[in-house]
Amino acid sequence: MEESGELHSEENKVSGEKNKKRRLKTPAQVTALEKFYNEHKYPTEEMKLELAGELGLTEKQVSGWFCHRRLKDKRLLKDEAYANGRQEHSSGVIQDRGSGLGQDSCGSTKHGDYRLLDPKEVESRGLYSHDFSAADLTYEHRNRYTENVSGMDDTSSESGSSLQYKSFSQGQDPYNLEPSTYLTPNRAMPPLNPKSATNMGYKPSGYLKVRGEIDAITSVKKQIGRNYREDGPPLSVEFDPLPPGAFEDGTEGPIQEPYYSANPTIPSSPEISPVKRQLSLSSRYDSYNTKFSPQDLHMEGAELGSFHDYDFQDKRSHQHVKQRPTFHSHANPLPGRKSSLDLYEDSTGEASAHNSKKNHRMVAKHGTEGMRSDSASNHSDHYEGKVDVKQANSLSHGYETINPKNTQRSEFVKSKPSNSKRMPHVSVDSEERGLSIMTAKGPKLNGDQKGRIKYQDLDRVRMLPNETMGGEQVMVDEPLQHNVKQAPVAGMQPLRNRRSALEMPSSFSEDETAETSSSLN
DNA sequence: TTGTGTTTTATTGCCTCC
DNA sequence: GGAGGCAATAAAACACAA
Repeated sequence: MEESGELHSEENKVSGEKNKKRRLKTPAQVTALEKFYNEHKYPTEEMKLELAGELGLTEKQVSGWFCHRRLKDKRLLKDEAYANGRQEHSSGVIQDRGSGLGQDSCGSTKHGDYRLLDPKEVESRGLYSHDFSAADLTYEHRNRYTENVSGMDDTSSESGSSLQYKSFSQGQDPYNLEPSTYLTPNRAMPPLNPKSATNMGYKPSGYLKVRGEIDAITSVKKQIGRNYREDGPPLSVEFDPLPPGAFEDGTEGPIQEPYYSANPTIPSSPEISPVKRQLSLSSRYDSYNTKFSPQDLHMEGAELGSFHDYDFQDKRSHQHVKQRPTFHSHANPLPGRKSSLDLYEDSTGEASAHNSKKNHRMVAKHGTEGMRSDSASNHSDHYEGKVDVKQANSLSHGYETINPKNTQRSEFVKSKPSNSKRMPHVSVDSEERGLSIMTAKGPKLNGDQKGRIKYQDLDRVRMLPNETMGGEQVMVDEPLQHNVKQAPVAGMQPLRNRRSALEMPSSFSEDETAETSSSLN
């Protein structure tokens, strides 16, 4: 099925562009495009041409792909924002502050939601990750942080994206992540959007500002956990220091607070199904990745370079909208031309580790291999051994260029036993994640320093004891279990897969679920 | 195997900016 | 007016359930 599609693509690529029939891009092409897209959402014509040449596509195709990709992002953001909006509207104070944001004066009328900003502006200023709502943060994690920091590029944007999305949704909830990032040693909330405040010298205004406030409020709310009371004093943006015992709940930390499970990024209603869509998408390319044809593998090695070295984002973040990055400083947009396997490693590795229905299916295809958790070679498991050499090369490369920090993390990941009942899978995930980080970040270490600063912040966050890979899984599961005990959701099994968790009854939001639990307590 | 739903790709038209 | 981008639309490819 996929093979035929890929062959079809290959054939068409060879035979030229005359064929009007739409043809799917090969996983390698998609991956490369995604990679590039993560770096540059608005590539210049030169970039497009170069990329097109590298991928054997036309500049028109590349342009169109980027266009559609942006639309897709936008759509996803919209969905997520909508889902998040539901969350916000479901809880008192947040609702008060959140309501009416949509009518915020900033932004054009032509676009909705995040279109309030010029996306190019947003991109260039790096606002995505710092000033957007949780949904946006999630989005950012999926698209930039995910692939640039953790190196988990996706096979497709969605595959990695969705997977990342899932990871963050439940395991590393951006809400949980960000506050942790910002927590001072005293566990008091540092100034809002510290990174954005210091990073680009940018201060959000209007809609973004309020959204950032909501983020902060929600973060505090989350940290307060059950101590948070809707009937309490409203949380202000200029947070007062938290009471000394705010985080000293004798029994549970904030992470395990019911509120945690109220992940605003998780669509609370089945009809809001970006996740589902992404699941589908991801699995789509999971399948691709598990069934690479020799042609594809050859192609990716021969034609595709890793974009890891592709160092534009720094310039991008500095450049004004109209000052788009060019290739001038990079003769080759695909420098290094290292084995592009890392693209697939990243994507596949990440893609292999989740519980989506389709992933289950994929695992089944690979028998027990997909369940192995014993070595870094798990990457190759998903290629059914087709890419051993390249795999090894890529891995070795990753280790050669690895940042000690990453090494440390990787070791930690490998050594830390998973607490999850999905342990086999999780472990694979963790390892692959670490490796993906290595392979993806290693080459970038030579350049692109500035861009990594903010990522390193996130990296550090992920290095926190409570939020490292293993802990992440704990975080994933425990809140669920917690909810099982408390939430009036009958029949909800403790360790439903993520999808199931997402499909919890939507008659009330998870936020409400959490708060109901809290109030019951 | 088939029908249905989702995702991706391609095309076209409109808008904005220079 | 041209270029670039966005949105709408159609159609193909694909996934999945019956």
